[in-house]
Amino acid sequence: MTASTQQQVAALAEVFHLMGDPSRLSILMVVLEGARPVAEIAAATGLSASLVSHHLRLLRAGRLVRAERRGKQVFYTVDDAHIRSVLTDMAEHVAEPAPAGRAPRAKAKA
Amino acid sequence: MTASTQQQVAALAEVFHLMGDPSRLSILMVVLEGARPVAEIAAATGLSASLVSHHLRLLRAGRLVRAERRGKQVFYTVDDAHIRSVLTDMAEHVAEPAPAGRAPRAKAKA
DNA sequence: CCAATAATTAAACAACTGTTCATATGTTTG
DNA sequence: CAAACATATGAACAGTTGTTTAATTATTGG
Repeated sequence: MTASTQQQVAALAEVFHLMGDPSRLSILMVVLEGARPVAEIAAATGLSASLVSHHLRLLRAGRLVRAERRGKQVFYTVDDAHIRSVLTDMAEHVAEPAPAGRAPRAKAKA
Repeated sequence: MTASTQQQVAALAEVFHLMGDPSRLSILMVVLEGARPVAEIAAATGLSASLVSHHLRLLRAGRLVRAERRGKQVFYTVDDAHIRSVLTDMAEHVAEPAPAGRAPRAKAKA
């Protein structure tokens, strides 16, 4: 594996890592439907405004969301179209029932 | 947000979390090209066989890869077609250069 | 300018995760 | 069966992460 490949893998992993937290993923789902102020995201997800802000900072740093100030509020939107297709794609994956033949030996932690 | 939505989000997050680690992602990339024994995965990624095995257990539990024994070796493959499309989709996202106007204020930790 | 609202930031902590090293399990061949 | 190979597992540790609580920084309206 080349060095540039490793860099690409690292960058990819970073994005997935950002999506791999339930709180952050919830935030993304809300923001996916359109620009939303922090307070509304907090309400919709049931998370504290502080926590939402913390996560939004990470999502912003990873360029998954974009911020835009309008008066007192700051509206957030998904930054990229790929995110949307990835999310719907993976939703399908998760929705699929496990084919009967397979025995889930170990279970990933909840 | 309904309870079943939260469950779906949790399941989705679990999958992304699995892909969100560089070692695991490297393993997935290798296995994406076809069935590979653990030793070969280890060689291709530069990780120890033990570490690869540990990660494969998690990936197996999350149903991202499937194991098949052939003699002494155990071959691993990607379990689902969605994984492939998600990976290529996200690769595009990462490959895209940052549009000039945007100033990357904070940087996500490497 | 002061109060009120909205969002961000800082510090601190418990819980979790990736990794290593050592040991065990399974499988083939002599 | 023993030896060799391939993979899996267990224990332990350092580092990271998500969350909370409290304090701080914008921004608007009186």
